[in-house]
Amino acid sequence: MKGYDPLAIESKWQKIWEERGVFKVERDVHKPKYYVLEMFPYPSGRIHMGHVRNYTLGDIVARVKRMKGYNVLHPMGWDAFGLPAENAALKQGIHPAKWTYSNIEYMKIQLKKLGFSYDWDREFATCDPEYYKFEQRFFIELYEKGLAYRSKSLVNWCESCQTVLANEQVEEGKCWRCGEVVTVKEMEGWFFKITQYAEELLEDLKKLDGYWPEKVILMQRNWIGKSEGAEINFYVPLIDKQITVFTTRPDTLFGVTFLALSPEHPLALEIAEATSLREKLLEFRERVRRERKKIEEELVEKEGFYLGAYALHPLTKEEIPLYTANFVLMEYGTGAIMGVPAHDQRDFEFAQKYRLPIKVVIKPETQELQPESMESAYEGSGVMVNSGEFTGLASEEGKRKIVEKLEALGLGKRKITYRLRDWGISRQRYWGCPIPMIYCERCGIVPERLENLPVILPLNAQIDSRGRSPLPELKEFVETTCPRCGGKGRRETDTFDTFVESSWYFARFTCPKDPQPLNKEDVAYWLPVDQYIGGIEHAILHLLYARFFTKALRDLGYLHIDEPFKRLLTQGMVIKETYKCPKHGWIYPEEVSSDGFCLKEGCGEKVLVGKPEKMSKSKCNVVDPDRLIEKYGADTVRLFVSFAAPPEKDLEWSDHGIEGAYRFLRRIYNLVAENADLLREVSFSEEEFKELTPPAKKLRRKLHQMVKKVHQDFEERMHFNTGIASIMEFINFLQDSLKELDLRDETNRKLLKEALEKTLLCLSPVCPHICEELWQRLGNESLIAQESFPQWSEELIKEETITLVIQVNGKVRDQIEVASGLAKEEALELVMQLPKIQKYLKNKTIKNVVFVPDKLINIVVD
RNA sequence: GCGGGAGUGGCGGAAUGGUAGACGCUCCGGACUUAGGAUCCGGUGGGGUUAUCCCCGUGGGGGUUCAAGUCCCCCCUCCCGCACCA
Repeated sequence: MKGYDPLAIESKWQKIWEERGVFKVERDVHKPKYYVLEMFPYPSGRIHMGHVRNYTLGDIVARVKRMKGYNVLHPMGWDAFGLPAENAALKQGIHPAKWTYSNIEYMKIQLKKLGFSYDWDREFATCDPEYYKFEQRFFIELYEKGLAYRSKSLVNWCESCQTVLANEQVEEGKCWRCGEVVTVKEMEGWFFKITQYAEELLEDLKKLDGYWPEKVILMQRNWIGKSEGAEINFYVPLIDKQITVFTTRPDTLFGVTFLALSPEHPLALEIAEATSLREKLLEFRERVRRERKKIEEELVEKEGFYLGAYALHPLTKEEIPLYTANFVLMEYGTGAIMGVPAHDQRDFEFAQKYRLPIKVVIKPETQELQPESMESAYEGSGVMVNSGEFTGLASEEGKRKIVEKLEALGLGKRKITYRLRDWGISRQRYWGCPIPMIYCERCGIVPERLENLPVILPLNAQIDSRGRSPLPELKEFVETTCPRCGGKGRRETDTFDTFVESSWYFARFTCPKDPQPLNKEDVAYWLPVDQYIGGIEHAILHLLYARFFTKALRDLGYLHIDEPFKRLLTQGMVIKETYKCPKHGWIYPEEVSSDGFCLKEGCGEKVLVGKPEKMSKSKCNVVDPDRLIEKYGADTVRLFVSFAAPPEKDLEWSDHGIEGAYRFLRRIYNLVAENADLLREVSFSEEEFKELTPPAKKLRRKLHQMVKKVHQDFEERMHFNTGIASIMEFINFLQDSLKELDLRDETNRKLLKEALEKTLLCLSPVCPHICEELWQRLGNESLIAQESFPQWSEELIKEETITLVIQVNGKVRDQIEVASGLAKEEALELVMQLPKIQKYLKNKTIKNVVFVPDKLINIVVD
């Protein structure tokens, strides 16, 4: 008998699955559908452990749902545009397209080796014009609806990537991709009007409640950042114009002692010109821009200057000095604020610095505020004071009343403001989807005609050595005719942010070959995605964009759904401990001696063991999926990544752990292989299990308990680790029982066959190859991949006897085996006779007896 | 600063308010072996006694309850997200 040979088994079954088209799927209105999707990868070159984990989780879900009778859509493709391809081109002299496609080819082989049940017929790469032509079409349609527009604005610029970044793509002042410090620059570019959907994006988060991780919902809610307040107008006599401020605290209107405008505010410039402070303002503006994305350290100190003019308080008509200040953002609200030092900490700090008056208008319930002695602003609620006719009102009520008054006077109105900004999508990059717009001297900005799409990204471009996009230099691309007047036109040379491609790929997977962008019947049947699985790092970026795109495509008539992803699972990272040598920096585990010294170049320094961190090449703590598969096989790798931690938690890599997984599969393999000959011809039915010995009954009970537990954990809770644990537990039990089970007895053989088959069925979503092989060895001609999830019987699960725990005053004192279903009185009677218990009850009076049927009895004494 | 999450053996992790530590790893002991880093069997939270039992134990302190890892309040630590958003 040969031992477990994973590689032979795995390639054998992968081939059979492929030949028989087991995972191909078509729309079938007579079957319930299930769409499970994992975030598709960027083809960076090789699969990493994060992918393995992500796709294993998805594959388990897909296989379980298939076993439950669903028509399962489980596709895979490539998020193929992006900067790394250009960087590789620069470094290795390979064209981005060639680099990308050869990576795809290699990674596809890797995915296939892992035995994922994808319908590969649906595969596509987003850099294919057959994909992005529809994206261009969507863009033009959105443009025509006013949902895409071109505008000049301050943008985040990454010098190293030579491109602008959306707000969501700046993390702690640095580029999300390369970590370069982001600067602020004024540029023209294209935007999607995501803000038009701000309220809906916020409101619909409620629909995801309970289905998405709370954390993600919360992050999105914060990102959208709704705040309710008012816009209030202050008249500026000098220029005969109003300045509008946004505030969430209209109740503090009587506490205003200054107004502050963003240095970017157009009226700031206008006033400065009128007061001969133009130069000073421009200089200040420049400096603030430079300091805007502060680098690491704490906030830049508040700073500003008096603009030499005043505004009139809308209600008191007092003169309020006008300042410009670095902490007022042009992008939020109206770009101007009313300064209420007594009740806003920022205003307080600014007022202190420039010796502006502090006027208390809200009195807290418990204390008296004295402007001279205040050390910080009081930002809470309270009773209004010094506020004219509003004095004495509760601040909450005052908010309403003041806004009503301003509205009546035409000096203000209620206003809701969002932190979310429009999505800037222009990238000054080559390897992306061309933006299908044309600049005509006569007609201005004109979209390309739909029938001329796609605007194909020219592949004959020479990659610029300075890292700039070659597109603007490419005459045959740039020079074109205006689709409207036929005159000379210039093509837009910016390309889309690559997040645009991933904003609708899930929809295209339902009809990847359709001549229409989205086939009505296919999207109606398949969407939304029932289960989406990916990393938490996309909590905002990708998931927000995709939600927006879904709504926008709905409003264009392409989709019928409001939300793209019904359920979301965000899996944790794969982490591993790191090793650092004082001399050599990060080193590989192989470079550390068994007693912890650096072996590199005979170095001998003591190696520092770092805590587990996300796997990365630079920290030398990666493990290569290819090598693991080669050594243990895909099933072992899949088993380990789904067993070692629950999906949403970080998974700590363990060399010993994967050995354990391998050991378990070997045990199962040997167990079945040893008995296969004996069991091949055995058949069984429920009828034949009517009369069983107590140990046989117990075995079946454990089996059915296990099946139920696996079902709950795999299908409902998605806690694969505990489901697998219960399979292991059952196998342990089965092997123990086998010592006593005489297999010359036919019933026992039937029993064993049932146990093994059901176990294999349960394990098959996790380790499909070995289960397929052993299923066959047990004499089955069907594919386990096409079998149903095993049934269990609640009747069989019931225990005949249970362990009754006996407590005295809440402490466990004894336990006895009793028949299940025992009544309280009977139990008490039994328990009272136990010497151990009598010991504790001696000279005590029983005050209470708590009885939990089939669980415990607690005797309370004084 | 604001918001969120988490603290359970040597480790990863289990536990609808009902025997804390399932399952796996590590480690220890034993068996089989020329050998084992293979396989199998047994043990493995701490302390005390070992025939048996007993005490302590889920970051710390209170509380609710017959009963708390689980619910409530306060505190500590760590992780994550946002960060002048008016």
